[in-house]
Amino acid sequence: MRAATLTTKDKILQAAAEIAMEVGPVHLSLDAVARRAGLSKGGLLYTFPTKAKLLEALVEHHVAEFDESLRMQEARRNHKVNSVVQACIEVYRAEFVLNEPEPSGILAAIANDPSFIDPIRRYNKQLLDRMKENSEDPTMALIAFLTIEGLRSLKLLDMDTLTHEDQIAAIDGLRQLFAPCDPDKPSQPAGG
Amino acid sequence: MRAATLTTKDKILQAAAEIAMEVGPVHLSLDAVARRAGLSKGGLLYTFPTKAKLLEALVEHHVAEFDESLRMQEARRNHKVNSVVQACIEVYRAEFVLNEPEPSGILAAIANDPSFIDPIRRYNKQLLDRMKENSEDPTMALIAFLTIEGLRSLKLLDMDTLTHEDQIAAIDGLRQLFAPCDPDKPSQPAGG
DNA sequence: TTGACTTTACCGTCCGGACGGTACAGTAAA
DNA sequence: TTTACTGTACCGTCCGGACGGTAAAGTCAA
Repeated sequence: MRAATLTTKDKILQAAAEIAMEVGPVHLSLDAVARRAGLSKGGLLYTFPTKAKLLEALVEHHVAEFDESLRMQEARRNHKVNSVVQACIEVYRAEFVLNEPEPSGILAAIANDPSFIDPIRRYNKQLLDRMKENSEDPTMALIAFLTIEGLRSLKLLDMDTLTHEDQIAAIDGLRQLFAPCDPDKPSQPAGG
Repeated sequence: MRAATLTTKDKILQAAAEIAMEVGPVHLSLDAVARRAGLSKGGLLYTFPTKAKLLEALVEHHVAEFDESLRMQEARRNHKVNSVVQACIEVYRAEFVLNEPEPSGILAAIANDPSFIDPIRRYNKQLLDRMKENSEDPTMALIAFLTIEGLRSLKLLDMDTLTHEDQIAAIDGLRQLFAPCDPDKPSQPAGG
């Protein structure tokens, strides 16, 4: 039970994601994961008894991390108008700045079994509902959601379509569209 | 040399994409593709000598189809401002209405070898450049590109996050943002 | 129009290797 | 003594791909 350093589980998850990104999810083998994570195959199978459990953990881990970040961002905004959209933008921005190489583990999971995406499906549906409810313009909330989804998919697929500057511009553009006090949209007082 | 009916190649490509979506790209086997396409494995390997060639064709086919649709839409717009963005929106809208199950073949390709995405990478980079050049507001072009990319990624991953109505709303929202004569944006005459 | 040959478009079988998973004996720290 | 592994050996299955064969369609000289 390591506390401060990286858990064995985390090391395995990270290794799996890295390998998937490098050689493609199809060629993600338990042998390779064990090797990169610095343990034996026996040790890997001790931690994750099947490959499916590993992939499941990969997805769960991803959703849990996002949700945690989102809740932290939302907590600062007390359910004000557009706060969910704004929080999403900031979470993406943060994970973009940190530039974690994790998400492609999800591709590996989906590639093995499309139903592994179900938790993300459910999560995103709820998130979108909350974004729409909390927004002054549901259609713009949709566009914001899709823009972020676009950014994340480019990362997921390791696409360098947008330069670093483009990405910053896109995020800043979104931020302005959903800024707390927007002079173009006098539908709400938007105090604070 | 079949003329009117579906080519053997097309049948194979379609079969491969379908299987990939159903069982996951990892479990996309040549046997299964051959079976679904209605020929033997030998016949399949006659048409595509290796699995890699099949996957490559899957990606190429996808890019080519998109490019053809895009050029047709662009041709109607004579390089007017925002015409590239508008054309993109219409192409997405058309393929959304038709609802082709094809794109997940791309996932299969990437899952086998991430470098198979390179043609798409290159294509999208050029496309984005053209969108920015042709747009009055490069940042809004970025957001449009990403929104469409978001829609496509949801389809790629077979996510039903957006309802049919949501998707229509999103497309119509985009359309309005980049409409030929937009009263909120008096930067160009935008005749026609 | 017929026979000889070529090309196209497959079929069916087989093989080597990779991979997921099992089994089990050992070990070092807590 | 339990926890958390290491390391090795192995099994069964699946899969990509090579290969030999073949039936039908097309080509072309006589």
